[in-house]
Amino acid sequence: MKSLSLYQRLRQDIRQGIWPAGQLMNQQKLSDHYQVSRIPVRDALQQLKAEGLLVMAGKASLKVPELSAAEAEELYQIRLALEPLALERALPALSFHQLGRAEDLLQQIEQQQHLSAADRGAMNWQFHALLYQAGGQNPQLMQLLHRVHQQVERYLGFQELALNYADTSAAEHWQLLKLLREGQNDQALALLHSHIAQAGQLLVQHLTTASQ
Amino acid sequence: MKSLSLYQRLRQDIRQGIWPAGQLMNQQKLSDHYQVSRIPVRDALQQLKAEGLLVMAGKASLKVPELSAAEAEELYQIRLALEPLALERALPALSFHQLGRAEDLLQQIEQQQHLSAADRGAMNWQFHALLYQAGGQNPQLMQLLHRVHQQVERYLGFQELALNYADTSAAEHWQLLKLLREGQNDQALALLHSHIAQAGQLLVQHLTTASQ
DNA sequence: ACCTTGATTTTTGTATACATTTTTAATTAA
DNA sequence: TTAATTAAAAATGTATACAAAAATCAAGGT
Repeated sequence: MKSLSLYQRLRQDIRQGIWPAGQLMNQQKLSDHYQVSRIPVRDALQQLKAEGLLVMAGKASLKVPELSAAEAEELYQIRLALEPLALERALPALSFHQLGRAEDLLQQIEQQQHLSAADRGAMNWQFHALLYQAGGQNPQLMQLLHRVHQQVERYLGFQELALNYADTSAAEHWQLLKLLREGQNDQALALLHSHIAQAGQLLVQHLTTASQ
Repeated sequence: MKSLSLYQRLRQDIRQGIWPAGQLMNQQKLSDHYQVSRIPVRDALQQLKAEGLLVMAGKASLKVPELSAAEAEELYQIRLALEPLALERALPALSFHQLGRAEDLLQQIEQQQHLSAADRGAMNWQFHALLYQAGGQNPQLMQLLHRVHQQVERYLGFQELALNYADTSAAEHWQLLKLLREGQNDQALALLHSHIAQAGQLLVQHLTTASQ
């Protein structure tokens, strides 16, 4: 078990709600809490800010951003625009070897029953990323998508949402791999599109009803 | 004239080629060069790294990334996927007031004859951003696109490229505003698409021929 | 009651000093 | 000669101390 960087710990703690939405993240408090000096705290904060996991609050302070249905919708529109593009560009380099690895990962996800919703979201992204990064053709796309998924994961703290969706999502993942293996690329792209659209719809719907 | 932050100065200097592609950016050297301690240098470097304007070189050092036609092509594919989406989402909030501001900006760009290619690229992005951010509906998209354009600007150091393209690009910008003013939204989106595609094609072509 | 204004306090920004890691160079063995 | 190993160096990571800026709060005026 390797020791996590302060950045990783902070990210995890924000996801887990230890620092809830709206929370002001000042360096002194965090430096006390994590028992390090302010320098590594500054580094971690700035990185989180660059990734959008923290936002400016006032002129010089940072806070955990609030969740909003509008933002979730925007994030899924972005996924919808970028991920089919990423898959399309990765297709020529997609080997059976990599499809096999993706299958292993899916199986592994299914076996771990006791995952939190956010953890499940993270593994979900691992699966998608495995496909998109085939051949290393998409470094820029991967970085953007990584950022988008970091943001999305914050919205996946709703356990009931994850439970409802887990089964159908897994089935679609297997189906996607099947199509890719058979070389049915157009159908695979279409499935990916509807897969993301459906997840986004479910999330936005949940956010709009739950918040009201 | 307000004093620039070290981050801004570094960014500018990278764009201008003072720190060329492949250059190792170590904190000590920069701290000497800019006459500040390593702390602000660290901050600036990390921010630049998060934006993709610096990349890891080895285990703990950073360098100015090399330019490649493949990356330019990828960046323009991303623009092509995101910018029409951004415009489409901004359309409902796009007022004549904002179109007027965009026109002012275009005129201003035309009047400044002595701009460097990179500066012209930056103002180009200002114009596009003005349209996309209408209503503040696209905060996430704007951040991603900002990052993409930061990257793209590094490729616009080729003066001859800019000169060839400047006129047709400006004409398309005016045409885009005209269509938007007239409410011809579909045509505006189509024009935006071909506008970006054309610029990308020109750039990639230039890179592939020039490098060989 | 509310909006300024100014002083106080808190917070962030930066420099310096030290610890740790990484990189480089040299040395030795195959 | 080349590869591996290890010692020297250089670079990065972190803590502490101080400077500058921002946020807070209280007093005074409208």
